[in-house]
Amino acid sequence: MRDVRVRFAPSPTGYLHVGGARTALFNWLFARHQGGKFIIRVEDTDRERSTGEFGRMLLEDLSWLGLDWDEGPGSGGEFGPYYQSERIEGYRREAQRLVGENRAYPCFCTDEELEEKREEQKQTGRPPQYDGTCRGFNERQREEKRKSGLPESIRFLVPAGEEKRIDDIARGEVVFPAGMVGDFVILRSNGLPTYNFAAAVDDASMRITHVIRGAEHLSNTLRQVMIYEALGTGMPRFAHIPLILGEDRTKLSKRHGAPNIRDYRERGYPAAALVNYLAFLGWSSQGDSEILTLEQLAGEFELERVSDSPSIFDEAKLNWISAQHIRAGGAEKYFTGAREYMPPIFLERYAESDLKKIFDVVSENLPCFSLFEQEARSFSPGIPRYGGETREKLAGAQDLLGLFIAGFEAAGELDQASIRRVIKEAGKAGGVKGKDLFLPLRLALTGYEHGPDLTTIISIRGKDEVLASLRRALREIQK
RNA sequence: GGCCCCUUAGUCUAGUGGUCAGGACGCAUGGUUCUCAGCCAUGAAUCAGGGGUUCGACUCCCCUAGGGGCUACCA
Repeated sequence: MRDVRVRFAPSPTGYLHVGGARTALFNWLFARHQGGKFIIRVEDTDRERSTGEFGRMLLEDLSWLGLDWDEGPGSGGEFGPYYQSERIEGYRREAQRLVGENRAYPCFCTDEELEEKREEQKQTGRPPQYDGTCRGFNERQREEKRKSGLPESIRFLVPAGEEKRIDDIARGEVVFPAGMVGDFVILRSNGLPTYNFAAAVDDASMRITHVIRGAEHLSNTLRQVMIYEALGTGMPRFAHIPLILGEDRTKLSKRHGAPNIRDYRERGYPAAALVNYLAFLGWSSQGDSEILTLEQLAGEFELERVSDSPSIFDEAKLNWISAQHIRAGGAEKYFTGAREYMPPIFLERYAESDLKKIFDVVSENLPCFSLFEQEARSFSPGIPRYGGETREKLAGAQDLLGLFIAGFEAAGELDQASIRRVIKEAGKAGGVKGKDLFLPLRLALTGYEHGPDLTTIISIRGKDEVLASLRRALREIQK
């Protein structure tokens, strides 16, 4: 069997979208699983919308996700260049070759004429297809048209009466009946190729063996198959993967929150988590774990297990997967990443070892690093400030607070054991236990009713701050 | 309008003629002698509808409905 070569072919018209990222991921996983090559080709023939800046961002996001490419921008390769804008001559040459072989022909119809014909066809209930006006022109007629300065594009001559079928790896056999499309443009009048043509020419010349792409391209496959046949090169196999939809079941877009990889990256989701979640959108593992690394995913990825129906992007599930990764990786793997999201005051006041302890506690359930501040608020250095509501809840706990103060003052070094002892003895002396014992202490120290284990909070906050907070709380309720 | 594709709980999915239709997220309840979280346990919830084929359909075929895509000198 030929060595597997797959490609991801983004157009640099925006940030890397989760849909595109998943397509790239499936390609990458397939290549790695098969021991083949993963290639990046930038499809920047739409001059209106493509920018170099987006191109750079796209590649950066891909790298961040861990999807390294064997050939493409920055990696070289023997089938370059890997930007379509640098391959224009090739498309023109191929297009001319097809004209010479009578498989394509120059077309001089103007936009206005085309638009008019389409409207007319629609009105009369006919499928809007190119009517073949320029198809039969001989060389003299063509020259005449050229002389009159009409725009000249090149159309593919669609062979009549041929049904086409492809054996899609992900969805099985797909049949395209004859007459589905009319002669379509392969080279625009501005000299640039259209998507279908450029993609087919490049896939052929880059020796792509498997085209794995979004299901929105399924219908395009018919045109590309015809181009391949005309080109006389081998045909790749196709695998169309289902689309990713938003909650409202329409194609994922800006309206659905943060559909860009960059957004999730900025919110502090680990790349491994994103990639893990994306892999399970439209694909399923045979194992029973849903928490897998890129390497593990590559180990068992198979296109045959890609589902047929579109899936909805579910941030709740992403959050769960991400929290699992962060917890499993712990401080060893994720502390550095999380550190960037820690409030400055934490960084100023706590030693690295304490920051790590806080991270350990908080990462029991942390979907992304930007949530750290919120989740770690019980550890905020300094004396908590709270309002009347908290003061009310604290009312009646003066004696208890006094006992805590006395106990912590008397205690030596505050470690887990001594902290527990102080709390226990204060409870005994005050005649309270359980919630009545812990809640006042928690409120006085943090200002919040909920939070991590109190002994951990106390040991990290330190004796001075604990005492200062307790005294402050006592003063507050004595006012 | 034409053509192509899709349809299992709220969500991601397993399933390829005979299963109590399995798992995960989320949700609910209980436990874990401070809370939240975590963890453990339990629970509610699904084959879009209708026809066939068959001894037997979630599984095969047809129709309907819904969704998506293509129908461009966008990709």
